[in-house]
Amino acid sequence: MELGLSLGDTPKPLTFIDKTQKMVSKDLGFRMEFNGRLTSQESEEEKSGSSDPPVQLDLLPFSPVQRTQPPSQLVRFPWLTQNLLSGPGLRPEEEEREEAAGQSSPNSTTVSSFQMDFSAYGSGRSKREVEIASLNHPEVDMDQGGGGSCSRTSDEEENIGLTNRKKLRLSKEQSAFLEDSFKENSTLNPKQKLGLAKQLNLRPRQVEVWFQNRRARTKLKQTEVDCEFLKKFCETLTEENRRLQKELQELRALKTSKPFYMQHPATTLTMCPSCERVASNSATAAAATASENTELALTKSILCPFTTSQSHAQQGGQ
DNA sequence: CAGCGATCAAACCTTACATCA
DNA sequence: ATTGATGTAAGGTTTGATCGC
Repeated sequence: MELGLSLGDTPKPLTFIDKTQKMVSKDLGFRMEFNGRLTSQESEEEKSGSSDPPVQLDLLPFSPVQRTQPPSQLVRFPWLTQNLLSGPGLRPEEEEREEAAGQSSPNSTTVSSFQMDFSAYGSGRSKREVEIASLNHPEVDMDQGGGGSCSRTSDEEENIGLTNRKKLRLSKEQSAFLEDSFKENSTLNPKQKLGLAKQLNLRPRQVEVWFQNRRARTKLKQTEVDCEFLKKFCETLTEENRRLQKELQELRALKTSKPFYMQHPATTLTMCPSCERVASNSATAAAATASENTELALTKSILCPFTTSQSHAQQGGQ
């Protein structure tokens, strides 16, 4: 299945799958992961033999069309509408809490069709996924309730029931939207957080946690990539070191096979015979070594640079 | 108070194997 | 006996959530 996302602009085909092939190492982590999810979902679809057309998702919030025309897919999931509109719902105190926090309850009749769309869109979604999504908001706002699941009373446990304690899994659409947001900005300011939460029909805390986890896991992946790179680099250096050691050994072996005087650089032999000044001219030394004829350089005595200069002549005259 | 790292645990995926028509 | 479909248990992976710093 292919999923398209648009934020109100002209719908365009998904491109991030192609992008994954061009990704740079910085992006390696999450793109790979995301791609993996997609492929696994595709394979799942192959198994089920689904031939659903690509879904182009319009994420423009609260568009008039969506508001006035509930998607037909909702009708196909009676359990979803039931869950959303009259399902388990929040317990009264939770509703109050959420309302006090300035958030409209997703189960209230004021819930936008856009929000419902998010719960149901995506033809590749299984009934189970939809059911899970429908359980999303009825879940207690544990962090805001203070204390988390550990501090829940046994009465509360009973009230919530086993099904409501099921772990939330974000829908593909929600994940994709969060991914896009993350690509733009890996951190959120409170305003962005609230906006995203509203758009995705999630609690701000959920968005916050998602971004936290996303950052942590991206970092982890990046560390793995870096580690792999350093490992390769280390191997290269080791190999280079081995090669140089070998070369050095060969040179040493070559050295010991030659007479003693050949072991010394030619620079020590370039003394001007007339003035007895040592010419530390590297060119002459290089010439001597390069010619590989140190002996010749010795006997003939490479021409001292001073011999050609006037000053040398003067010095010699003195 | 937000962010981070470590961790837990539910959901999900993969694989191997058994059973049956 | 062989084969394809189906079910299932086990182990591994992903990911939402929590806790302490």
